[in-house]
Amino acid sequence: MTKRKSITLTDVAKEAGVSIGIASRVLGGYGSFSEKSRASVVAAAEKVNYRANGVARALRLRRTNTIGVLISQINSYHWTTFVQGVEESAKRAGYCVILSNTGDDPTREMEYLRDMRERGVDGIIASPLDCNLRAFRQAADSGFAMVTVNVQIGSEHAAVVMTDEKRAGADAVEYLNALGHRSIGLVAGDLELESGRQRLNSYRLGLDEAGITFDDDLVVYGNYRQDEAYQGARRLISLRQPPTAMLVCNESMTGAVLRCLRDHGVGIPGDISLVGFDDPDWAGFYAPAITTLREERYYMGKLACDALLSGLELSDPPPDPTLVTLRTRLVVRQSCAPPRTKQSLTLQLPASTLQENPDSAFE
Amino acid sequence: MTKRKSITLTDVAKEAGVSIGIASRVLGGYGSFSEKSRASVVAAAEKVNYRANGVARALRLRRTNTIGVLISQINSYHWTTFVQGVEESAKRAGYCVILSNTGDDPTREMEYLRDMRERGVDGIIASPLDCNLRAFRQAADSGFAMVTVNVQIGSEHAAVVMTDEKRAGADAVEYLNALGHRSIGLVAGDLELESGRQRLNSYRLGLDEAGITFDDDLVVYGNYRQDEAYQGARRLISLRQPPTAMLVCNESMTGAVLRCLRDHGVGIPGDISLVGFDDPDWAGFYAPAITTLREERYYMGKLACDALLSGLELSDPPPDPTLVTLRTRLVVRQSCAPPRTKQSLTLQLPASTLQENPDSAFE
DNA sequence: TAATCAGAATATAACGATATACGTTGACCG
DNA sequence: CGGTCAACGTATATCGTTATATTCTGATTA
Repeated sequence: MTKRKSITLTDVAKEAGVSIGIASRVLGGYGSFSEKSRASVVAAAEKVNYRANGVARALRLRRTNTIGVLISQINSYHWTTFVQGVEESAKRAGYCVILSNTGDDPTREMEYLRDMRERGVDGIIASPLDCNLRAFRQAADSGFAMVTVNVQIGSEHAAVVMTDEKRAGADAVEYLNALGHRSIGLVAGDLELESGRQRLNSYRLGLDEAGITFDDDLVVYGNYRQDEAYQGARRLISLRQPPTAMLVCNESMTGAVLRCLRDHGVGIPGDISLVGFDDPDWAGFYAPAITTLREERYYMGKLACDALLSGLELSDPPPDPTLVTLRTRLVVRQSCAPPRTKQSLTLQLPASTLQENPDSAFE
Repeated sequence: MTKRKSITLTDVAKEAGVSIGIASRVLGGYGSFSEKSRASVVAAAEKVNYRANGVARALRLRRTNTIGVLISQINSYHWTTFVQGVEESAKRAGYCVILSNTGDDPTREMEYLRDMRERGVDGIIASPLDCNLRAFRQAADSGFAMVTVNVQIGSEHAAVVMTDEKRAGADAVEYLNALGHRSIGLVAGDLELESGRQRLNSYRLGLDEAGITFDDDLVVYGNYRQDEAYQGARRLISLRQPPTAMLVCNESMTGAVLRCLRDHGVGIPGDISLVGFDDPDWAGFYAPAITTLREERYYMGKLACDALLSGLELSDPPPDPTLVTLRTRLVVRQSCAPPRTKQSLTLQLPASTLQENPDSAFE
């Protein structure tokens, strides 16, 4: 532990032969001072190798220039890309990012919320669990700056950044239906989480629009876990009438499903077509490349951070509750084809669909 | 910006009818106080909804309970897993993690180093670029707690956590050689970075041990970039005598190489065998599953954090410079086979090799 | 009863930077 | 030459905690 006496403004002022106030002004670049004192302060600071103490400054200014990010798993493509966006934006504005991952544990989430507040972060970006909504809402209402991601906590003080997943699954179903699929399986996520529910709902919406009746047997619940997704996929392919296409509700479950299909010799897209949520790097170079529903996570991170910071810089709370919604895009690659036994219908692809290969082939 | 007057210890003390000092002692659980005042302070704190001000505490204690992590790309499996390990360990000890990614930009790296110090983090975990070694060394020598990852800065005050990459590539070459490969290509990383050089050297070491003469034509320089790796792989497979196996020096380049092979109809392991560095999730479910050199990144993160914290908690610097070395393990999957044209030799696999499939099939 | 002593409570000095209120100084003008 | 005003400096309160030095209890003992 460093017990070494640190170099303070007082030292600089002494060295420069001016008062501490002047030194502060010069180094902080505010107020008025003569060229003479500017020069001597700068020289003195250089000479004694002065380094400002951010903690003292933070105490005085009641502002730490730090934002907290509470996410569930830093170790998922989904979130790392998001954090990268946040970090980029924060750094540009002179803010630092404190990271916490909760692992979807409500207790830890609450601990971290408290910890962040005690540490005096200027605001947080979070995606709170259902059971903690009230606490987050209270915090936001009590003036703690907050931006939520894919969750609405019902506070008019917190901005919200969302991917519009009301249509995401529907887009996928629409596409698969256009290819001729009428039996479309779903590997659902965790219904305890907002995103899990939305993705399921958007799948049902797509079925409705396509005039396909919902079949409970075609839905398995992977809970965003690889092991359960693997089992679920196995159940689907062992049905007497297996679906001709599958929709998988997140990236890591998609991995598990691919493993399952490979292990059981099920060809893609020959035997079954597959669409995954999220769009990790590997989706593009998998053989065959996987068609996915891409969320602009990096961009979401930037937006979330910008929303938070704009709220901080303004002296008044933002005029009205900000709500940014980003659409999910279907990125068409090679993992879908018309079902084996049926004749392919005339293709009528949805307008929002991205047809070209979005992955540069580096040539 | 919150201008609201915050609730301080003074308020608690007033409410409890005791002095501020007693309130501090009770809440901090140190010193001596009567049961009576304990009760009233606790009640008062509850009543006024007191929340300690971490900034003020940090100023007083000269300790922020925060560590900084400087990495190059948060958006890579490699590092996210590492950070997760750090975060887990830090949180357990009551520390927070401030994250910065430098994108391998020397200027940003220096800025972040300065910023971290000003913010008063108790220590940092970093993997500095060559050109900034001196600055980091100075910082460490001047008493700024530091743990470096895969880089030795030559300061006796900084602990070091390294993966032993002196043998990593050699293990892969040994394995491929045992399968009968004598022409092994390398997609090298960025030689400006320590890891890039080490990985190249370990490849050469492997060749030496196997009695294979180094052939410059079989080495392409991907610089850890996907586009260059793609081009490099294409160059390798267009050689008049293409290598029968390839070693790729990191995860993201492996993705690019796979894409290249797929685009050009080169089969794995039929046409070419492939070993990748790093062991991302998708390596396990790719078809075929990819044989990789796995580094225990999560564990490294934990170790780095523990080393840092142990240095902080002790009042004296650690007795001797800590150096933790972790071996890389070859995880054998399905991406390698004997070369097409030659007879397979009797297999003599290296001892350190992991033979069983380490990826649970979830069944 | 005065002296002693421990335990409990208080008052206050840090920690280091910022900003406000107040003095100086000197230039300029009537 | 006295007065005004701007430009510049200084001294100091403040942010909220912790820790030290000090005072104040009351109870026990010589």
